[in-house]
Amino acid sequence: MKDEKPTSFDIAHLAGVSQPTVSRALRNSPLVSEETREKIQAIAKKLNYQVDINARNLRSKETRTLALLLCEDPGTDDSLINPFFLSMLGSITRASGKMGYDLLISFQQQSGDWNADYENAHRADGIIFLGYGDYITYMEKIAHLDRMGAHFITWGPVLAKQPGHFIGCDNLNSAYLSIKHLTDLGHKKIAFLGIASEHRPEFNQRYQGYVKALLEAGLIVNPKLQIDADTSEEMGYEATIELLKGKLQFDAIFGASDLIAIGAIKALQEHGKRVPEDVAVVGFDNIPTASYTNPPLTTVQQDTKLAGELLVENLLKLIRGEDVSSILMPAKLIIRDSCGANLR
Amino acid sequence: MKDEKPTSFDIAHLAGVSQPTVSRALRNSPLVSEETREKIQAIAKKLNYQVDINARNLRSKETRTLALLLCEDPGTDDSLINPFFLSMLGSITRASGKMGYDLLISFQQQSGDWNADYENAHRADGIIFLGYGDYITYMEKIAHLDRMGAHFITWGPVLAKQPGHFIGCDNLNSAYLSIKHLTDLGHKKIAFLGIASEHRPEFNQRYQGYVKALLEAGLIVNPKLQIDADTSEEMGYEATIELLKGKLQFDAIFGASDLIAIGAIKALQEHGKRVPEDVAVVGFDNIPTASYTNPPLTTVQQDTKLAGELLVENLLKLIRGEDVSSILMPAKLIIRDSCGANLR
DNA sequence: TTAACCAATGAATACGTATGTATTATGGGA
DNA sequence: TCCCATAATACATACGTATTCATTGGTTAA
Repeated sequence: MKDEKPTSFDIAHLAGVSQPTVSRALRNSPLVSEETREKIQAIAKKLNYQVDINARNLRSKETRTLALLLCEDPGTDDSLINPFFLSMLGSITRASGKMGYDLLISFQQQSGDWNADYENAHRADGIIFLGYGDYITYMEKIAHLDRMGAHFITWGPVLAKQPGHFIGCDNLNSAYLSIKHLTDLGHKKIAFLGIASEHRPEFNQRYQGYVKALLEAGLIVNPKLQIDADTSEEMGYEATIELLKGKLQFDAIFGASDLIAIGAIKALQEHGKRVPEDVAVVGFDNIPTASYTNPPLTTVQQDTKLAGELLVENLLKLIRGEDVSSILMPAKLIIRDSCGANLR
Repeated sequence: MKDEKPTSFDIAHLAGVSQPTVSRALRNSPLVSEETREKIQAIAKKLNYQVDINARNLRSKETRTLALLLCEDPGTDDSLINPFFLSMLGSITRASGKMGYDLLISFQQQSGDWNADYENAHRADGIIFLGYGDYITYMEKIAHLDRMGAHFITWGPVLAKQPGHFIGCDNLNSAYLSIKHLTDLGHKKIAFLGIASEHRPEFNQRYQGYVKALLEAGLIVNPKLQIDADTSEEMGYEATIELLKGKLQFDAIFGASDLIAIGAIKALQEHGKRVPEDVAVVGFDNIPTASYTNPPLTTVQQDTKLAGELLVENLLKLIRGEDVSSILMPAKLIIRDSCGANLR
């Protein structure tokens, strides 16, 4: 900035009052007479005065800032982010803005040095964690934060006992619904593409929903129809190739995320399989691209707008010291063409 | 946080030195002996000490933070952001992290109160502006910032004389190339969907590229083949309907953004036109969805990774007081199926 | 009339760090 | 032996605000 920024002292001088009076007047304190307040605010406006955030934060010990830490999948391409998280990011940004909080964002390599000490450094009043990643590793990391009494909330799997607070979608029932949709359509050999282990509880919950739906339909659960795949088109593609190479027959694929499902469709079509006539495919997330694939992808939609609002809202509750419990959000099946329902 | 955060005084006390020595030791100042430094750093680590950002910033008068202001299109759906800007956002986040800067993000309604006084409030050292919007309005707003000597940089149209600094893609030549591609393919009646006015210089530049290519191919420029459309699928759809309703024939459409082009394809197909056989379509941006449309969209790819890096890099230069000039980035034509080139 | 009271403001200070200046100890050169 | 240069540290202070406490002048009630 060219010329020195005006301080509350400058205003005080011009208004012929003391600095504390300026501080109070600008915050509309009832301790200041209306006349004085108006004079001070007029001068402040004329000087284009802005309270120095650092001085204010230092003094008042709060930052009115939230930190959003986006934990990246290990092998993420440098400029590509899972579209689902981008949607969450947008929603969180809006929600925190609406609540009068600034938002600091940072991408964290899960392997790297986790400088999650945002709160400790008085950089933010609280932290929102976002992103798939290894759950076990994550738990170790946040145990530390929890011990320190930090304020943070996570978008992720809601499990029985976890330290900290989580908001997540009802993965089990959502997956159950979409698999049930497939079995209702008569599919009997449904493959699950996605990591099913405690390291990825969200996928694991979806797998449990898958199992539940199969059993309920009187079908056999064949573990060989579950192929590990992380959230990316490539992984979905490769997993499908692996599936095709195997001798097992299958008439449907559940991709644990849309990117996986999209990769699967590509692999199937390249190997002469028609979707959905030969193999039905459903995904999870309803990313923007899902409605443009060929055929359009049947998938599970999570309400990212609501999710973002809940994350911010509950984090602020934590900061205020109020009670917060984890929240399980319902999701909705979006039926398009890739499942074959529209063929009938 | 549960217990009081340790300060540099606490460490000083434990180490038997003075507070300034702690400050220096933690910043690896050569004024501190190696022995003392190691002792202090060990204590700091044990206490999980973090420098208080606000105190540091207050004292040193810099924040090591950049602000990213995303100006929204007026009618944007609440949780939807133009995918192109999301890609930029990801790249900028990474770039600023790499340079050791925190990133504050905020969505600004162009109509609303523009509290762009981030720098004046010592909230950030500089500002990056992102987003299409009314250029004239924007210019008025930043004139104020410019007068104040603020440090800011804009992703946008690079014009002859502008206050401030811009980085943008070579809209004219990029559009020229893609239109030339269409004329080379034999198309003669090419429509331009996008706002062509000084309020939207980026689109306007693309329009000029369109005109240049037509003239060069010996074709007539018919102003009625230009239909205003803002960046959204809906606007592209509606503009195409308008085009279809008119009596004018056309054999190709240039969408000034991918979203517009996608909306156009939808409208065309719904009205029995085959793409690209009856009408070829090209877009601009290469958003992720572009490769999944049916047919896949021929479009212009901007290097968002490089763009983000350049924005951050040059903003830091401005902050350091170095000279910066506006930068025009080349873009690349991505040929897929919607232009018909692959039919031959 | 006077004591008590309230409204409005000023004075003093704390927040935690970084930095310019002063101080001490140490060693080398004359 | 004495002086000066250097290294290492301590001392003092500034950054700009918010808050606690003290002060002032004017008003009300006894």
